[in-house]
Amino acid sequence: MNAPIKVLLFEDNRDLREGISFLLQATAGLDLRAALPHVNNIRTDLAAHQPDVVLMDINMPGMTGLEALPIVKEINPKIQVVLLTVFDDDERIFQALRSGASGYLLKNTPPGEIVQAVFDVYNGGSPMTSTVARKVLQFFQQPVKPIVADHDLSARELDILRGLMKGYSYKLIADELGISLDTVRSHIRNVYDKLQVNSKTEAILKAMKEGWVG
Amino acid sequence: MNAPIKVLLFEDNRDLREGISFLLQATAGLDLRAALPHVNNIRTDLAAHQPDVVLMDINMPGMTGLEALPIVKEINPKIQVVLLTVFDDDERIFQALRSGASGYLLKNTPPGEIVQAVFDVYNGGSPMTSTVARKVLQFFQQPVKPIVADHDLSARELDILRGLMKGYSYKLIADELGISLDTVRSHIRNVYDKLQVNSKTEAILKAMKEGWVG
DNA sequence: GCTGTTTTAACATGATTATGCGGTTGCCGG
DNA sequence: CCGGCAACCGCATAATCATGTTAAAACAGC
Repeated sequence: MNAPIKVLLFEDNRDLREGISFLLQATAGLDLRAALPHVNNIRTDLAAHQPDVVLMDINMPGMTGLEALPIVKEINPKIQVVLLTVFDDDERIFQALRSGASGYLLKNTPPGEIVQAVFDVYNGGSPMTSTVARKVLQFFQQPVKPIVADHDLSARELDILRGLMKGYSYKLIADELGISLDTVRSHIRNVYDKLQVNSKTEAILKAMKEGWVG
Repeated sequence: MNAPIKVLLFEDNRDLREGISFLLQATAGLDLRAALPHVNNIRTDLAAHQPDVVLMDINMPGMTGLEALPIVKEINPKIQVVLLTVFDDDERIFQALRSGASGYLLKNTPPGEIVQAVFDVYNGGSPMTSTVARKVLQFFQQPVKPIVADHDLSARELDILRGLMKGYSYKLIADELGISLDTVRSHIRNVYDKLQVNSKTEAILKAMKEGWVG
């Protein structure tokens, strides 16, 4: 066995903190350096304990785990961070992953798996709750996402919208589609009605956000 | 308990197939409809068994699991597919995920977790080996690349650009920033010069593509 | 202090866009 | 056969945008 993995735990809930601490301490190969209730002194904590792995709650008094994450990765990108949270909303997850989290566990994860997660991240894995993983995957499988629901846009209207999204002027679109400028106007009008917008830009932004008119 | 989850297993290795089959059959809530050594008749297999979840090896004689995957998702996108494999190269993983796989397990996964994975995917999760998850995450963390280089845009110009990207009119931007309409025009002009564009839309599209002016 | 950049601003003109109010063709389903 | 809808077109007006020219105040660096 190599040197034990140095772990730092941040969790404001006392029971949970002590519970996890107990498990980590009891596990061979792990060296729990500290279990702290907040992350406000993250820089000194890191300097003092030189952890390999940081287990971190997201919601804590003072600085949140999400705020601390970039700091950790900035100080030493090699530190593997696993976030613990009760929230699984897309926003948080992606922010966390973009900021460099290596794992993302929901708090209903069995304690044993939390311990396992420490070994996983240390060994180059990325433990995550399977529902979190699904959200991540859906990012890849984009084609499935769109709300085709309220599109209502006709084929031609989509042509026009695609034109807008390429940054074309009405005139260019008219040329490209071989129709008159006024016809383009006509279609645009209908597109705006259907998308409930009233400018090129809004239409484009809306099309990009929801519909995605590929 | 609801109706059992209908499972279809494709695995050419006889020992492995029978081992997993045994486990699946022994698990309450699962209904293993068939365990087949190849995927060459995938269409009729699906039609015959109407599975909820498909467990599929990648390397099989004849058609591979990767080839079968799009067929499965085309026939019924609701079928959840978990791939089993010994390979964890990026290429395969991403192709699989893009094609709609919901889970990706390496074959060294403990049998119990394979069973668990079936429940996971059925319930909207995406079980994956943590090393696979890591590769997926790295895809997100890549975006460190963008060329912040040639911005050249001043702080104020970025403010204006951000306004455009929210779909605001000049007037709105002027209001929001508490400056005059003409000043906005002024800034916009400079932004266009620097970005080498000559319309709102182009500026927005360009800003989104390269710079990303968050 | 001088030079350069940023930020502010005004005035002006032509181009493009947003909207309103018309139309004419087809094609599809009742 | 008819009503509805997609796709086509035109004319008109107001709003917004793109661009040119010019310039003052604030600030940064040498």
